Amino acid sequence: MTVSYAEIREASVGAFSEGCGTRVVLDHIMSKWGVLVLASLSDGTRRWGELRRDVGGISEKMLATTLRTLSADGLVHRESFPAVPPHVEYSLTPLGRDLMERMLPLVEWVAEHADGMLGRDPV
Amino acid sequence: MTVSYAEIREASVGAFSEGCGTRVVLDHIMSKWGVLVLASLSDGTRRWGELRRDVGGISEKMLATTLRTLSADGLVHRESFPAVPPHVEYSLTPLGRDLMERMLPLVEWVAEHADGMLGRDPV
DNA sequence: CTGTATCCAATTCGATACTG
DNA sequence: CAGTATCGAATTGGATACAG
Repeated sequence: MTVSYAEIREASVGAFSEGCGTRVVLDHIMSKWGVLVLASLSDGTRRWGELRRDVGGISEKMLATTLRTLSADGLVHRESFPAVPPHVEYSLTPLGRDLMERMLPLVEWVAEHADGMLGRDPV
Repeated sequence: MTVSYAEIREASVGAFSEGCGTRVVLDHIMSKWGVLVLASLSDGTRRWGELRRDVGGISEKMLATTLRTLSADGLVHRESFPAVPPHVEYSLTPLGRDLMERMLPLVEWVAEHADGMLGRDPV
């Protein structure tokens, strides 16, 4: 393991305490829908309707909430083109791309191992 | 970016659909408490009470639930030593250590960037 | 097309009390 | 020490309707 959890905690003093910034951001990006929206955007710019289809099962409410949160965190960029009908594009910011570089390997690992790990007895 | 989301989806057909194994496991390990429990265990074996203190703010109920889930997924190993008073140790399985190798870089990145990202306006 | 507003159901979660 | 059981509060989440 390259970096230990203890070293991470030491490096950023005060992190991981209740309600700290690190925990808040972790909750945003590791949330049920946050991961999937970020993953979808990591493939490129998406419109609202495309995201809605691409992230199967998400409701309009949760898509709106998730996009607002990730936007406020500076991970997602929203660009609206004045036109009728409206045209809005979502994409990752540089910060968001930096994040996904760390997150995609994890998602890949889960996709590879998930089916073997469910429903079996504790080791 | 080493691997694209599209490539991951292609490699594991059927993943990321509603209720699929990948999504279920993602929910377990990316959950509010799952991440913190796994991170704590990545530093080494912990007893129940140690986890309770180390993961500040977790209730007994959520600690129990989280440990059972991660255990059933084969990520956490539970070993109880017959003694009075009881002595139980939790640790990562090889699978769990493999997972944390991918997750810790992400956690480290968040700890480093979190404080700069909160409460600011959308980009 | 791109959302917002509202209501209601389901789930999560925490506090407390209690057991082996 | 290491949990389980139970209850109620709080949050999340989905369906629907509607607005710009």
